[in-house]
Amino acid sequence: MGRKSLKDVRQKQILKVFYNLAKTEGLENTSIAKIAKEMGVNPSLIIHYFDTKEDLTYGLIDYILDKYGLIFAKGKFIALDSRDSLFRIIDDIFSKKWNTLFDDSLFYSCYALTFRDAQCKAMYKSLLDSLRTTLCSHIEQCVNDGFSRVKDAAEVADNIFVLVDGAYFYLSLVDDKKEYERKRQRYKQQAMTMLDLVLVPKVNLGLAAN
Amino acid sequence: MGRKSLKDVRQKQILKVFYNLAKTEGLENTSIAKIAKEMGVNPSLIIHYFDTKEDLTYGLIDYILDKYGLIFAKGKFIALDSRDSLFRIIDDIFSKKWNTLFDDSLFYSCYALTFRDAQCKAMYKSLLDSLRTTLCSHIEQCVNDGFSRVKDAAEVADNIFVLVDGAYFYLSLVDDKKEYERKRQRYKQQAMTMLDLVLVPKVNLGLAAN
Amino acid sequence: MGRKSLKDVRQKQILKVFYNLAKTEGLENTSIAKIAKEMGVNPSLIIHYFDTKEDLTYGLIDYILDKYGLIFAKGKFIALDSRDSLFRIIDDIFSKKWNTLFDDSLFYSCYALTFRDAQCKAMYKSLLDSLRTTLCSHIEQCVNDGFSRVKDAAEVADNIFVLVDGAYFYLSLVDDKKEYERKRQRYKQQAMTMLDLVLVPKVNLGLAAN
Amino acid sequence: MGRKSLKDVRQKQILKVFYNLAKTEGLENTSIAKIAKEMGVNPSLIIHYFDTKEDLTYGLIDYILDKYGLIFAKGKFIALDSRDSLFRIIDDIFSKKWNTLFDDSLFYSCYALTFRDAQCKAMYKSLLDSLRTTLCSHIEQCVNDGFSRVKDAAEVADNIFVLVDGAYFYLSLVDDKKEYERKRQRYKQQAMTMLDLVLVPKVNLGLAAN
DNA sequence: GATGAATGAGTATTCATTCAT
DNA sequence: CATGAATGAATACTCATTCAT
Repeated sequence: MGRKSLKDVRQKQILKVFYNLAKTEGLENTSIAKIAKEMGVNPSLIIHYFDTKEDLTYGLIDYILDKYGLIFAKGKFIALDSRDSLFRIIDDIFSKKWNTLFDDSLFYSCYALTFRDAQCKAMYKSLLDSLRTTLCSHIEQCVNDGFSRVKDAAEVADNIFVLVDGAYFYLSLVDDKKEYERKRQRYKQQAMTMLDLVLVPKVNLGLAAN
Repeated sequence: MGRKSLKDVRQKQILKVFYNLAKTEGLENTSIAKIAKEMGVNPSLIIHYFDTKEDLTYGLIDYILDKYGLIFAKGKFIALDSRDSLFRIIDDIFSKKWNTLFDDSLFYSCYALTFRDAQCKAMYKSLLDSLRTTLCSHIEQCVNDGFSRVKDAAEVADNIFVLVDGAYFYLSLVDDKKEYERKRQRYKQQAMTMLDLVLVPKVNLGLAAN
Repeated sequence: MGRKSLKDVRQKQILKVFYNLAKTEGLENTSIAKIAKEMGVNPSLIIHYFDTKEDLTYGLIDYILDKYGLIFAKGKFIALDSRDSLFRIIDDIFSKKWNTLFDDSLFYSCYALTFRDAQCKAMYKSLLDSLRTTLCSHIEQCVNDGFSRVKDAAEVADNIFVLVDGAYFYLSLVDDKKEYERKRQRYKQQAMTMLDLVLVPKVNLGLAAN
Repeated sequence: MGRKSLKDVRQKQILKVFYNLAKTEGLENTSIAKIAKEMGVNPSLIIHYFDTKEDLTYGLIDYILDKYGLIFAKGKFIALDSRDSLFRIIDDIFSKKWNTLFDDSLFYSCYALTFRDAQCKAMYKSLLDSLRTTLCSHIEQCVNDGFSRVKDAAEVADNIFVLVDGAYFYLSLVDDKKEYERKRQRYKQQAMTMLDLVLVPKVNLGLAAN
C-alpha cells in the first residue's frame, strides 16, 4: 500500500554524486544545494532521503569506508592458495589502483571529522580494526600452510597497516613520479619482509612482481 | 632587526585565536566573524591583516607546522651527546606531550587541504622532509660516534617517520587508554630497534625509559 | 444518525493533535509535517482530510470555539432553578477550571487572525454573540422568576462579558498567584453586582461561594 | 575612530517597515527577507542591526507598546486642569483615533506571544500596569481637586482598563458601523460613570462631548 | 485509505568581503 | 588603526502541496 520506496536506490545515487563532487571540490565545499543541482533535482529531495546534512555525511563515510574495505572483497581470493592470496593483498594495497579506486582527499577529510564526532570515529576505528583482523587471519592461514614463519600474526598485521598508513600519508605529498614509485616499492618490500615468507619453489602468478 | 611591527604582533594574536577556535570547533566551522567576536574586535580588522580567508588559512598552516617542528627545537640538545640526543628525540616523538602540544585534529584538517591546494601541499611536504633530514643527521652523528650501526641513515629516518605517522594515524582512533599506551610503547620500541644502537655501558639519563 | 464516517473521526483526531501541538509550541510553529509526525502518519494524509492548511486552521478554530462555548453546555443546568443556574454560570466563567479547559494562548492566536480573515472573524463574532444572548436569556429568566431586578438584560449580559474578556486579558499576564486570585475574586464580585440579585432566603448550593 | 553609527536610525527604520508590513500581512507572514525587500536592502543588513529574528520581534513589541502608551504622552495635558485632563484621557481612549493610531491586529498577535515568551509577557505586563498607575494618579489628582468622589482610585483605574480592554476585544469583531458606534459610546459612558465626577459649573473644553 | 516521490518557494542565518569614515 | 555600513551569495532546512501508486 502506498507508493513503492525508492529510498535505497535514491540514497545511493545521492551519495555517489556527493562523493564525486566532494572528491573534486572538497568535502566542506559540497553543499546539499550543489548535489541537488548536479542531480537536476530539488534540494529538499535530498533532505527527504537524508534528514540532515549530518546524516548525509555519515552516509558518505559509509560509502567511502566501503570502498576502502574492498581490498578484502569476497570472491577475490577464489582459486588462490593462502600464499597467493597474501601476495595478492600486498599487491593490491600497494598498487596505484587502490589509490585511485578510492579518494585519499576525502578519506582524510572525513578522518579529520573523527576528532569531533564520536560516531565518525567509531566508524573509522571499526574499519581499520576489521582490516587488521582480516589480514591477520590471512597470515595465520599462511603460517598453518607452512608458507610463513610469523609468530604473532596480529602484531604483524598491525605493523603492516601502520606501514601502509604512514607510507601513503607521506606519499600523498610526493609529486615527483619517480620518487613516488621508488618509495612505494620500498614500502611494499618492507611489508613483504614482515611476512617472513618461506621460499617454496612454486609457480606463482607473478602478482607480487610489479 | 628593529622592533616588530604591530602587524606581526596582531597577526600572531589572530592566528592564535584562530588556532584555538579551530581546535575545538573544527577548521571548517571557524569563520572570520567568530575569530573577531572571540577577540572582541571587528571582522574587517582581520581582513585588514590577512587580505583573504585563504591567506589566513595559510597563516594557520604555518602556525601549525611551526608547532609540529618543535621536536627539533634548537637548544634542546645542548649538553647532550649524539646518542642521548637521539634518545631524547624518540622519546619526544612518542610522548603524550608532543601529542598535546599540537593538535592532531587541525593537523589532519589542514593535511586534507593539501589534496586541493598546491601551496598547502608544498608546505606540508617541506616540513615532513625537513623532519626526516634532521633526524637523518642525528642518526649519522650517532653512527660517526659509534653508537649506531645503521647503514642508510636517510632510509632509517624515513622509516621511523613512516612508523610515527602510521602509528598516530591509528592511535588517534583508540579510545581505550590501556590499549593506547600498550601500542604506543610497542611502536616506540620498534623505532628504537630501527636505530640499531650499540650497547655501550654508559650512564644514560633514563630518558628513553618511560 | 448512522455511524460516523472515518472522515469525521480522522478529522477530529487530527484537530486534537493540532490543538495539543499548537498549545505548547504556538500556532505559527505548528506545521502539517509536525502534526503528521506526532500522529506517526504521512503528511499527505492530513492534506487528504483537510484540503489546505487554511481549512485545517478553520477546523482548529471550530475546535477551540466549541470548547469555549462549553460554559453553556446543555444538561449543565438540569435540576437547577434560574438563580442557581446563573450562580453556576458566573462560577464557571470565573473558575480556574474554565481557564484550563481551553487554552488562552491559542484563543488569542486565532483571535489575531480575525483581523485578516473575514471567515475567522465571523466565527468569533458568532460565538461571542451567542454567549451574550445565552447569558441574556438566563438573566431574563431570573428576572421573570423574581430573582433579579435587572432592567436591560441584554446590556447586562454584554457588560458581564466585556468584564470577563477584559479581566482575563489582564489576568493572563499576572504571574503572582495571590494577586491573580485576588483580582479574579474582585472581578467575579463585580459580575455578581451587575446581576442585581434579590436576596431571597433560600438554601443555595454554595456554588457562588468559592 | 571608525565610522559613524547609524544603528539607532536604521533600527527605527527597520521596525517601521516591519510594523507596516506586519499590519497588513500579519506578524507570522512578515519575514526578514520581506522587510529587506521592502526597504530595497539586503536581508543580512537587517540581521546586522538585529542579531536574530527574536530580537527584531522584541523591537517590534517595544515599538507597538510605545505607540500604545501615547495616550499619556507628556505635554498633552499642559494647560489643562485635572478634570479636563481626565476628560481628555477618557476621550482619547475611546476615540477612533487611538484605535487607528496603533494597530489592534498586531497588538493581539504579539499579545499571543506572551503565553510562550516570558520577556514578551513582562513587556506587556509592564505597559498595562503603567497605564493603570498613570490613570490612577490622574484620578487621585481629581479627587484632591474636588472633582471626583472616587474612594479607591487604583481600583477604579483598573476597572476602567478592564472595561477598555474587554470593550475593544469585542468591538474589533463588530463590522456594523452603527452598532460599533453605539457600543463605543455606551462603554465610554460607563467609564465616565466609574469616575464619579462632581458636577461643578465650569466652562469645559467640550472634549468629552463627542 | 494511505504512502512516498517530488517540487518550488520560503525560512533565518552565516559567510567573506568591500568601502567609507 | 579600527569601526561599522552594506552587499550578495550561500548555508541547511521547512513549508504546503501535488501526484503516482
